[in-house]
Amino acid sequence: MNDFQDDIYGWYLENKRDLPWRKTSDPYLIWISEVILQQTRVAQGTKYFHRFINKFPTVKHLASASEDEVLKLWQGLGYYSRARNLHFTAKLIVNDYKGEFPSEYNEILKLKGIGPYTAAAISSIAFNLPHPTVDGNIYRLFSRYYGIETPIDSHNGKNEFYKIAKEIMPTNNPGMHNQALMEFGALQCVPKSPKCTFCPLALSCYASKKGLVKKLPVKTKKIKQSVRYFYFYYIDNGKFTYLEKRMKNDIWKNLYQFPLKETEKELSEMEVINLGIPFGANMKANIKSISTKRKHILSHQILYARIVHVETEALDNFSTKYIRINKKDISKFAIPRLLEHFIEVLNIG
DNA sequence: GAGTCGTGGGT
DNA sequence: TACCCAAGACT
Repeated sequence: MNDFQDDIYGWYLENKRDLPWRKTSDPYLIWISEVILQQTRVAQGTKYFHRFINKFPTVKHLASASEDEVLKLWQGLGYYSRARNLHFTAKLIVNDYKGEFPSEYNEILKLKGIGPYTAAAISSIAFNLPHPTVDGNIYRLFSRYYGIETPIDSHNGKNEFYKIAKEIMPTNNPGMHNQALMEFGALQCVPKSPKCTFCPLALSCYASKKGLVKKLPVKTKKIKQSVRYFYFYYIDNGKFTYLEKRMKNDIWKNLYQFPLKETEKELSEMEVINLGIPFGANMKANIKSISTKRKHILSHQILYARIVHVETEALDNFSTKYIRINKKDISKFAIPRLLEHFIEVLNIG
């Protein structure tokens, strides 16, 4: 054991957060927590963890649920494929693994929604196996401490960092080791303005010694965002309204939304009025209001959305892809965050 | 294997 | 404001 580990372990014992998934070694609960935390901050994920394990305390509970229920619980957390894969894998574990979570890294890695990071996390934390978790925190920590300029989002970078992580992985208490490194990155060696003046590693850290902290880690790829224009229709039919399920391989897959008209270009208010109700339904409708434009930013898209409030008689020949629901039941459906906002503005339900 | 998948907080 | 990025995985 060397100074690097000793310093971080010491720091960890002093500074680690009291997080709910650190009170258990149940692989099911560790699994849930790790998936929730994929690309998600602890501050955002913690309440979802509590909600989730309260409703689905075991893998059998999760497997017995419907996907709609799981997505509803996941509503607002984003990256909804995580919820769909979690549900899929829960059913697989119940049906093919007798309800018992696999206890070997390579078996865990086969499961849908579990990649190298999550398989290592579950292996080390729940099963005490020496597999290193190489997450964003550890890329940042290693790149600075060892002075590695290889881009962390390159093929070579991934291999290089994983190799180091394996080399410094102890045989005893690998779960604590992994969590200590990640916690250190999350709280101490943070992306911007890391706390180098109070860092136990400052004297041995390459970046700190060379003044390269701000330059590391190196990341090359920059994402490009596309722009989309969404016009949702709140079809106000007395006690009822309509929703549709997003079935395509697109954002928000399998979530629900108000009937949507997407356009290539932004529409003026007059153009929206002239559209009427663009769903081919033979109906008399009265546009009550058109909301202001709402900007909604996703990782790869910028959405500009409005919601059009229309009053109408019952829709007889409306496409069956639209679901007629009681307004007060709208909260039972999993919907994107953007629509939560519109529902609040229009005071629906 | 580059693109894609959400949302929220920080600077 | 605009950008970064967060306990990544899938296609």
